[in-house]
Amino acid sequence: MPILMHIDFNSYFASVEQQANPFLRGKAIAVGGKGKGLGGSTRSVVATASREAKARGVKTAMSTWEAKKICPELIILPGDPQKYSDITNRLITICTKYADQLEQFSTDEVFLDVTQSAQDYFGATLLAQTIRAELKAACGSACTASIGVAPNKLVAKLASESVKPNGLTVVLPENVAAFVATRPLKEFCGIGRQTERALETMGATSVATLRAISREQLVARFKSHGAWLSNAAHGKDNTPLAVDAPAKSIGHSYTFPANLLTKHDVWKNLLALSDRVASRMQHGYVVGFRVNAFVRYGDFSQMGGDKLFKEPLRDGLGIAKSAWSILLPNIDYARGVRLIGVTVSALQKNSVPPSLFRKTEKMHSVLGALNTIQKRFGQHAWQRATTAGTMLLERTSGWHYDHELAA
DNA sequence: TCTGGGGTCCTAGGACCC
DNA sequence: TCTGGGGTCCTAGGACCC
Repeated sequence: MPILMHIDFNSYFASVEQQANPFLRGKAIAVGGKGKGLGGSTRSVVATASREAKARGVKTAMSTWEAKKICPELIILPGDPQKYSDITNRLITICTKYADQLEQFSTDEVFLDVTQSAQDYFGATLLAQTIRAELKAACGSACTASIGVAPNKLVAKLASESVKPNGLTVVLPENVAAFVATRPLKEFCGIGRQTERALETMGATSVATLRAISREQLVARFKSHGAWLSNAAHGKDNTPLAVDAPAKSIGHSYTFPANLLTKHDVWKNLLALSDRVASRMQHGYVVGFRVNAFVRYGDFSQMGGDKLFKEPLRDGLGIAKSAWSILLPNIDYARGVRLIGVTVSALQKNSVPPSLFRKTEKMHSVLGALNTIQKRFGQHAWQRATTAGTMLLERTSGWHYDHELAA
C-alpha cells in the first residue's frame, strides 16, 4: 500500500509577502487586489488572507470591498504571481529530494509519494518533520506548512487540512475509516456546494449519514461521481499522482474596472488578452486547435462559446480573430462587458511545419524575436500599439512594437 | 456599493458515418 | 419502404479545485 503525503503551505501568498516585508508581519493582510483601477473601483476578491486577517473574519474569495468593511485596518496587496511561482519552485526542489514522486496540485499544495523513501509510517513522520524544517529554513519562519500522511490522496489531504496551521497528521491504514468519520463532508476534495446541498436533501449531512446511503442510490443520483462518493465515505481512493502532467489549456480572463461599452474597446482588450495567451503558449512551445471565448455582462450573465480549427493557433492576432468570430455575432454592448475571457485548448507540441506562405513565415520570425525579447526583458517588454491604453495592462512598457503591422 | 482568475473533468445531446 | 445501433466528433454547460 502506498504512503502518500500532502503538503499545504498555510496562507501562502500572504506568508510570502510577510516574509518579504517585515512591516507586514503580525498584521492583517490580504493578497488579491488589483491596485487602483480606472475610476477607483477595484472589483477584486481576496485570494489569500494572512492568519491575522483570517482571525478577523476575512475569508478567501470574499470581495476586497467586503473584507475591508469587516476589517478596516486590512492591508490589501496586489499579488505577484511570478514571485510566488519562483518560491514554489524552490520548495518543490526541496520536496523532490525526499519523494519517489511529486505532483504539484496547485501553487501552494503538493502530493508526494514516499512509499520507498520512507519505508513505513514512522519513517514518513520523520520525513515530514525533516521536510518542514527545510522548507522553513528556505523560505523563512513566516512560511509554515500543514502536512498529512495517509495511504491515499483523499485522506492525506483531509489529514493536512485537519490541523492548521503548521500541523502534522498521520493516518495509519487501519485508522482511515475512523479518521474520515470525524471530518465534515464539505472538507472532502470533490464535495462542493452543489453536492453538499444535494446530499443534504438525501439525508446525508455527515460521513456517518452518507455511509447509510447505498452505492446504488448515490450512482442513480450522481452518476460516476456517486461511485466516488460511496468510496470517499470510507476513505477509499485510488487516484494516482499526476506527475509532470502537461497543461491541457492556457487562458486568461480579466474583469475590467469599468464595464466596456463599445466594439472597439472589446476588440482592443480581447487582442491584449490573446497576446498574453499566445506569449505563454510560445514559452511552453505549444500550439492549440480550440478557442473558447466568453464575456460576462454587467448583470453577470455570460455569453460565449468554443470553436475548433483545422490550422493551429499560435499568435495573438490569430487567437484574437478566432475568439472574435465567436463573440462578434452575439455580443450586446448595451449590457456592458464586465469581463472577457480567452482560452486555447487542444494543445500540441509546437513543431513548426515548413510554411507555404511567406507572410506566415515572416510572422513566425517576428514572433520568435518578440518571444526572445520577452524572455530577456520580461512579460511586459512589449505590447501592441493597438492595445496600448487598455485597462488590462497595468505595467507600462518601455517601448511598443506592432507586429501586426510588421507582418 | 457586492461577486477574481487560473485550471480540470464529466455529461448530455446532436451530427455524422458505417 | 422502415426506423437499428455502435462509434466518434463536436459543442454546451455544469461542478469542482486552488
